[in-house]
Amino acid sequence: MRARVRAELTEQIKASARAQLAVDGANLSMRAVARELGMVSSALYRYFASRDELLTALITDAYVDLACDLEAAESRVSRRDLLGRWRAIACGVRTWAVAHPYEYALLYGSPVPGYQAPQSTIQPASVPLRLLVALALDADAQGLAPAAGPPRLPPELRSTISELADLEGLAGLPAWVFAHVAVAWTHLFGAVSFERFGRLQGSGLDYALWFDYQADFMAGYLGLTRPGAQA
Amino acid sequence: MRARVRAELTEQIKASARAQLAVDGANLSMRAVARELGMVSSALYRYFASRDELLTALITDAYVDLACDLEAAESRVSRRDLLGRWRAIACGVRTWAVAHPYEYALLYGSPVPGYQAPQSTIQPASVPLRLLVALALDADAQGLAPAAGPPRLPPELRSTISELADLEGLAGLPAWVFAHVAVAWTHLFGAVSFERFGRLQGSGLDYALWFDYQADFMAGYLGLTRPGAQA
DNA sequence: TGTACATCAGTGAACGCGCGTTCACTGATGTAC
DNA sequence: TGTACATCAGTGAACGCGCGTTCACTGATGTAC
Repeated sequence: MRARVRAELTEQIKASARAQLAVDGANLSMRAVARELGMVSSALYRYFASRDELLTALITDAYVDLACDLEAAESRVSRRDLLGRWRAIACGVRTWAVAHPYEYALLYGSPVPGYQAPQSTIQPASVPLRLLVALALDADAQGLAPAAGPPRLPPELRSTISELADLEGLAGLPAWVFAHVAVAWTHLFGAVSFERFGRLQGSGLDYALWFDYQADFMAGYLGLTRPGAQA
Repeated sequence: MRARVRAELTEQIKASARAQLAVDGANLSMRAVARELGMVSSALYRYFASRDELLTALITDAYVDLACDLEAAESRVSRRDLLGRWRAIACGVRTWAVAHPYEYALLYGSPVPGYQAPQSTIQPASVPLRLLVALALDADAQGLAPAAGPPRLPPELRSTISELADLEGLAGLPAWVFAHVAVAWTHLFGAVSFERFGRLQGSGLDYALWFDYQADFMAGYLGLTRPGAQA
C-alpha cells in the first residue's frame, strides 16, 4: 500500500522538523529537514505544500500530544481526589514541557511574527483549561470553596465570562468559578514558562521541587487542599 | 564633537532595530536596519561589532527601560499604600508590555536558540522581583500576613531560597516570604505573557479589566487587600 | 496471468532572493605643532 | 593662524552561504482490462 509508506514518511518529516526546532526555533528550514532525511528539498513538497503547512502540522500535533498526555494523566486519578487531579494536570503540563521544550516554546512562547495558527488548533489548545473547568465543577459540586474569596468581578468581565462559559456548554458554572480557574490556568503556564524560558537560571532552585511548591500554592487558592496541609 | 554624532546615530540604529523586531522577531537583519537608515550595511559595523552585539544592546536597553518605568511608577505611590504599590508594579509591567510588545517578547518570550544573554542584563532584569521583595518586606514589617497560608516549604527549597535572599542582602527576610513573592512574580508575568502572546485571543475579554482582576487576585493572596475588598 | 496505462514519489537544476561579515578605499573631521 | 597628519565614518564590491519554491523529468509502483 502506497498510502502506508506515505504516512510513514510524513511522520518522519515531522519528526525531523521537530528536531530542527531545537536549532532554529520557529524558523525551521525545509532544506535542512530534507537534508537530514537524505532527500532532495523539492521532494518535501509532495508531503507539505509549504513551510507554513509543515509548521502548522507540528503545532497541531503538539497541542494534541499535550492534550492526550494531560487527559491520560488526569484520568488515572480517582474522580473524587480533586487535589490529585489538579496535581496530575499541573505536573502533566510541566512534564510535557520538559520532555518537549521546543514544542512548548512553539505553543506557549512568543508568537511567530506573521504566523496565524489555524482554526483546527483551537480545540486541542483548549484542553488544559477544559480539564481545569471540569475539576472546578466537581469541586463546586462537593461544596469546596476556595480558601480566600477572589476579588469581585466587575460586571463587564462577568458578562463576557458568562458568555464564554455558555459557549463551552457550561451554562451552570458561576462566572467567578470560571474566572478563578482561568487565573490558575494562567498561573500554571506562567510557572512552566518561567522555568522553560530560563527565568530561573542561576537561582540554584530545584525546578521540580519549586514547581511542586507553586502547584500546591495554586491548589491552595483553588480550595483543593485540606486546611491541615497548609503551613 | 564627533562623539555626540556617534552617540546619536547609535541610538538611531537601535531604534531602527527595535522597529525591525516587529517584522522578524529576534532574527533581525543588519542589512534591513542599514537599509532603513539609508546606509550601506557594512557601515553598521562601526557601531556594533556583530548582529549579536546589537541584539544584546536592545535587550539590555529594554530591561533598563522596563526597570526605570517600574521604579518611577512605584515611587510615585505613598510608601504606606502597599496595595497601591503592588498595583503600580503590576500595571507597570503590563503597560510597558503593551507599549513595547516586541521587546517584551524578546525579554520574556521563548529564548533565542543559541543566544546567551550577557551578565550585564542580570542586574536590570532583577528589578521587578526586587521591587516586589521590598514591598513584601514592608508588608511583613506592618504585620500584614497573607490571607491564606502558603504550603509548607520543603527543606531543600527553603535552604536554596535562603541562600538567594542572603545574596541579595536580605538576610532578614523569612524564606517563605521570599517564596511567596516569587510566586506572585511568576504569576504576574504569566498573566502579561498570556495576554501578549495571544492566549486570550477570541475570548472577547477586555484585557485591561481582566488583568486588573488578576492583579487584585494576586494582591489577595499576598495579603495586601483589606478583607472588606474581597467578595 | 500478462500487458497497457495512470499515478505519483523522488530528482536535479534553476530562479531569485536575502543574509552576516570582510576589506581596501575615499574623504571629511578633528588634532598637534 | 596655517599646515601636516592621524583618526575614523561611510562606501562599494565581494565572499560564501542558505533559503523557499518551481518545473520538467525519470522510474517505480499500482490498477484495469
